Amino acid sequence: MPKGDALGGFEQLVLLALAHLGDNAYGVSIRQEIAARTGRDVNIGAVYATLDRLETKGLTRSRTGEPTSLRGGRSKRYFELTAEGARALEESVRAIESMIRGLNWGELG
Amino acid sequence: MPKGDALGGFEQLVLLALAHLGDNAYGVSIRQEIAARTGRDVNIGAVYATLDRLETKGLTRSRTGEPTSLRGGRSKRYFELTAEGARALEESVRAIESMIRGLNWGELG
DNA sequence: GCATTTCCTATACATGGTATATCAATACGA
DNA sequence: TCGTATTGATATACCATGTATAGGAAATGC
Repeated sequence: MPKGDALGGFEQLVLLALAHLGDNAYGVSIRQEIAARTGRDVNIGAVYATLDRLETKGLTRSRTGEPTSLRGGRSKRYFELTAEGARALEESVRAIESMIRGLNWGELG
Repeated sequence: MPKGDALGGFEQLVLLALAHLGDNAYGVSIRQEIAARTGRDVNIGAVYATLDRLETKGLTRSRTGEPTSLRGGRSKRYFELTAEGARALEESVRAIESMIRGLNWGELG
């Protein structure tokens, strides 16, 4: 494991989606949230793989919900941030924001 | 190559550093810029490896400068964004900002 | 029951991120 | 003038992250 174990880009996106979704965060809704906000066509497998890794690191936890009475309403696996996950996310957002701050888009290309 | 070839997290940081440094972007200054803004202790090898990959993708270009008259003033390799790189950076910043927008830090952990 | 829908799991591979070690070119001082 | 310190770049290898593919599980509706 790296020293200052920083988050990868996609891990950050997933954690941000969790923060937005609150108690309604499961695989499919997470995927939708990211796609809707970034316009990026996210692969569902990538989401679950990342969620597993985040849980292994202790940044998220998950529980199995009740089945709903919708057609195909299989029981969902809900995800949420741990305290450590919230802290890691805040730090990571602060880092990227301080990189963006003061940028002059005019004189780039 | 992926469909919507998105930037990795560190690639994004390096491009942002380039944008800030303008015509004074070379390995060491890029490393310093990232470290100063994020507090993250960046490895110099990681910077060069990432710069190479960005250049391969056509997002940056580089030229070799003149040696300076400082002690150890070896000639530097200067990096800059291409037009495509600037565009990719803008898009990537827009994506992360729209993920951050409207976040309620109070109710996380 | 069998198709259909929603959601999750498994697995394999490609790419990105990081560390270590080493090399190159310059200036300085004994 | 020769070693040594200093600044900067390169090579390489390894592990973590990102992505795609394929398939399995649990519910509904006819």
